[in-house]
Amino acid sequence: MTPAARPGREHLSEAAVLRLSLLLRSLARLEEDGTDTVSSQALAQRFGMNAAQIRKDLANLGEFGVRGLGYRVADLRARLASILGLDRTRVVVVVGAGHLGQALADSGSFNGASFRVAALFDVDERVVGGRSRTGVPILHAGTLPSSVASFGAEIGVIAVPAESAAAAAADLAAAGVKGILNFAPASVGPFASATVKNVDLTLCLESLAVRLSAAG
Amino acid sequence: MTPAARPGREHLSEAAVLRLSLLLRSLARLEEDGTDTVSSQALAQRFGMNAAQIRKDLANLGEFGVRGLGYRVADLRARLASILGLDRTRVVVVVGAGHLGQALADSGSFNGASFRVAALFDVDERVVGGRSRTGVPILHAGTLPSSVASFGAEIGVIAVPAESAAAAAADLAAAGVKGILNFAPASVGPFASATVKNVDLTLCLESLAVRLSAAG
DNA sequence: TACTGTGAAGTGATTCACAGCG
DNA sequence: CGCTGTGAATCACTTCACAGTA
Repeated sequence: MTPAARPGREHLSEAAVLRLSLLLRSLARLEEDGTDTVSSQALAQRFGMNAAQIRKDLANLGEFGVRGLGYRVADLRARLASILGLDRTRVVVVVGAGHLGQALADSGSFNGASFRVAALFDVDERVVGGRSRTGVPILHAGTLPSSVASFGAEIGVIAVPAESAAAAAADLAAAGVKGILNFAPASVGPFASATVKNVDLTLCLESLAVRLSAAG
Repeated sequence: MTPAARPGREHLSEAAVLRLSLLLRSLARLEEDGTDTVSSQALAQRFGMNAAQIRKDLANLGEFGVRGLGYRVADLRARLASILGLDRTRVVVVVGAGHLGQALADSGSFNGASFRVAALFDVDERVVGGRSRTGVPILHAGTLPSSVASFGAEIGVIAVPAESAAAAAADLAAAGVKGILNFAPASVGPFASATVKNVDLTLCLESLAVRLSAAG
C-alpha cells in the first residue's frame, strides 16, 4: 500500500535488468566509500552510463529521488535490492562436476551475498562422493530431485556437454528449480515452470571473433 | 569482385551476429545430416527463430538463396563461415590460471575448429611452469607480451579477480591482441586497438534471479 | 538553484506482406 | 507454384528537453 513500494509490475527489459543490477553494484561501492547522496549525472559519469536512462529506469520502479538533491545512496541501494529480489540468499545447484562446473561452483560470482552453491551433480562415479576445492559436495545426478527439494534450491546451473544439456534442464525443471542458467552450447527450454537463460560460451567467443574480421 | 562475395560492410548488430553464429552452427548440423537444401521456414521451425529474420539477416550479407527452392546448405555454410571469419582457427590466450581460467582453456568451446588456446598466464609461482589438464602451458604473466606475439594470439580471455581485470585487459591490449573476452565482474576498456566483450557471470546469475521474483 | 520525473522525439530492430524470380 | 528478397509498418528502446519540486 505504500506508494513507492509497489514493485515494478511493468515489464523490465533484459537490458534494463542488466543496467539495474550494475547500478546496484555501483551503489554498494559508493556506500562503502561513505557517499551519502548521488545524482544521476554523477552515477552516469562514474560508470559510463546515460544519466537520463538511470532516471528513467529508477522512475519506472517508483520515485526514489529527491529533486534538487539526487538519490540517497544507502536507501536507494536497499530499495533496489529489495525490488530486484537480490536482498536475500538463493540456493544454487550445479549440474555437471567437470572443470567448468567446479570452477563455477567455487567462484565468488556464485557465492556472494545473493547466492550460495549447495551441491554439484554428476553421473561419473569417480567424482561422486567427493567435494570441490572449496568443499561443495558432489552428489549423484540421480539424487537431484530430492536434493533440490531438501536444499530449497531455486536456481540450477547447467555445465554439462551440449548433448546432455536438454536432459539436465528437464531434470532441473522437474525437480522444481525456478531458474536455469545454461552454459552448454545448446539452447534449452522453454519450460512453463522455470525461466531459462542461455549463456553460450562458444557464441560469446564467436561473436567477438566476428567483430575482429567483419568490423575490422 | 564476385557480386555476392562482398562481405557485409553494413553494420551488423550484436543480436544479428549472435543469430548468424547460431545459424552457422545449425547449418553444420544439417550438413552432417546430409540435408542438401533448406528453406528459411524449415530453419526457423527447427531452431525457434523467425523465418523473415533469417532471410533478412542473410540478404544483408549477399544473395545466397534460390527462389522457389531455399538455401543450399553446404554452400551457405561455407560462405557464412567465410564472411563471419569463422573459417579459420584463431589463437587464444587466457589470463588467469585459476579454476575458471583452466576450465575455459580446456573446454571444447574454446578449442574447436575456430579457436585454439595456446597458453594460460598467471603470476602465482606455484602454478607457473605447469600445465592444465589438457596440456595447455601455464606461463608467467610477465612473458605475456612476447608470448602473444610468438603465438600469434588474436584473442585474450580474462579470468582473473575483478580487481585485476583492468590491468589484465591493458596488458593484453598492449601485447597486441585484437579481441578481449572478459569474464571478471568488472567492465574493462574500451581500447582503441582491441574490441572488448564483457561476460559478467555475476550479472548473468543476478538477471536470472531478478526474473524469479520481479517477473514471477 | 539543482535536480528528478516524464512527455515527446528520435533511432534502431523486428515483423509483416507481397512483388519478383527460378 | 514456392520461396527469396525487401519496402512498409510496427514495435521497443534510447535520448532529449523541460516542467515541476524540494
